[in-house]
Amino acid sequence: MDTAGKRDDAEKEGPRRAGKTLVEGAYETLRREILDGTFEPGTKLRTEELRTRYNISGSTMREALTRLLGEALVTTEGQRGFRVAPASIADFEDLTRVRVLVETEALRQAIAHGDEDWESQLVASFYRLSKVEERLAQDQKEAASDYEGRNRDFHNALIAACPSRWLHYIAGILFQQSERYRRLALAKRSIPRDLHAEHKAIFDAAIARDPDLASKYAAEHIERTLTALRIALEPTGVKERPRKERAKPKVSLGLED
Amino acid sequence: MDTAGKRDDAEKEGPRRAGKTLVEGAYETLRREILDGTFEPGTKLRTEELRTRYNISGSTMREALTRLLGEALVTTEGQRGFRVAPASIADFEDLTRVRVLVETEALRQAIAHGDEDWESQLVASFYRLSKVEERLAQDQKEAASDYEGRNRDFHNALIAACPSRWLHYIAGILFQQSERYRRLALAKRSIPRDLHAEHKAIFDAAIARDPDLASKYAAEHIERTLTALRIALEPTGVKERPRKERAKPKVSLGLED
DNA sequence: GTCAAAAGAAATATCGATATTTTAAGCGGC
DNA sequence: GCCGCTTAAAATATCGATATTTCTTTTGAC
Repeated sequence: MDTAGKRDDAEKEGPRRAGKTLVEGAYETLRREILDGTFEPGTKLRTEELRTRYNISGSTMREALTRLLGEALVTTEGQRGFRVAPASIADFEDLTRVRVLVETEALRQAIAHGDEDWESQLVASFYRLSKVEERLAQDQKEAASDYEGRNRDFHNALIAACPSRWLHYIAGILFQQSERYRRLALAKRSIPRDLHAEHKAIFDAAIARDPDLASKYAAEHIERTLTALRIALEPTGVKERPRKERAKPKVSLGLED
Repeated sequence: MDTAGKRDDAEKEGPRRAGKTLVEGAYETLRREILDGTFEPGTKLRTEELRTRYNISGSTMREALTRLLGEALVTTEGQRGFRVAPASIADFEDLTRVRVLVETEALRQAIAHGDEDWESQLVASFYRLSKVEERLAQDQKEAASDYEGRNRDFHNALIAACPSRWLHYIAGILFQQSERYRRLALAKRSIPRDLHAEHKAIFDAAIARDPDLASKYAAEHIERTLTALRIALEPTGVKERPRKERAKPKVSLGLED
């Protein structure tokens, strides 16, 4: 009966229409849970399990899963269900390279086309990001949950003035993909890193309308996360992952070799 | 009772596993029908209509539609169903630019990494493409249906040696997107065009392992289709599209301004 | 006659149950 | 004791029907 009434954990975002569809709800929740590692890469996603978890029917759950398919967060094969998209260093290396290609291009275009409104939005999102970075530096744990969102907002603000719909579309997918890896890299604290300084460098160059410099800093920023993750996983060496589906060392977090 | 037994219209392709899922079947058929213009851009896609067209149930149809969503071939909004993704010259311009960015990069990497096997596959697909181009030049209508497939194969063969999964993924989506526009541009024959020569130029440069030259020709090739479509739509001028959902002049084929 | 509220029709979103496959378990034979 | 075959169990894919929403049309006041 209360078919649509369990959305009381109303996402703080949701700018407009509260009348979200059940599919959308499950899709968003599951996406977040994949991104934040609740479901590790490679994990089997049984519809039965999920359908009870989100209190929706089988077909509806499937539709939500299929959406994630389009964002490459889950995979599916023939007659054997869905699972969380696998993750590996190799994939992250690839992802990083392509992200640099796409985001630097978008950034260049944004700098070329950006008007005053773009600048002010950028200033605002940089400020918000800085604030949470401060808190993060003081090791306030609750800051971490805010960080990812504001980081995304800042990166979006940077390229917001890029007129290319397709670049935005692609950049969005790639950015989201890297979220899983970013989380790992940051959690590990492998290399000392002044994220605020990195962001500020990009920000300053963008405001100064220097596309080459902004691109350079953006590329370095993106690539540094890859380095960080590489180092974080290095000491442990090439640890073989046990065959069993469950019960894998928490450290690996689903990363394949 | 014969729930799954009406797949006798087995697609002539289907290289492997005949045990295709109903969702996959509907998805593939609908995709083709969107790409070949059976369903024009912007058209409403009523599940009821489609579900009878493909003889499957509502939820199954929805799942197929949701897959197309992930390839940006259909759109959906809140509680008001699906429709074919809109198309416009502006979109094609954008698409073209991004395609150039992505495909030239992929091509460079392919040329850098390609081995002998890559070369031979490329030779083979170029040969097959040439054959159908010959037939096309003689105005053999049935050749047109083969053309698109072989053209795709050739373009894939060109970048096949590119090691980046993500570039392949993105290039695939963009190439597919442009298929709708390509069809229009070719049908119109706006500018005289020697497609074979264009392809040969890219091919020769790739085999000669000249990344700059190959990229240059590839970019020109991609951009030429945009020019062709621009000119094809020019004479008719900025024709306003009638508000009514159906009954639009066949010439526009769903293109928005 | 115009506009808007209200009733009706059409379409969408969702459910709960069933048919099909895939995976796991059990069971002789060699 | 290991392998392949037969059953049983689990999971997936699909259906047909229903509740909700949106879109149309009707109707009734002003």
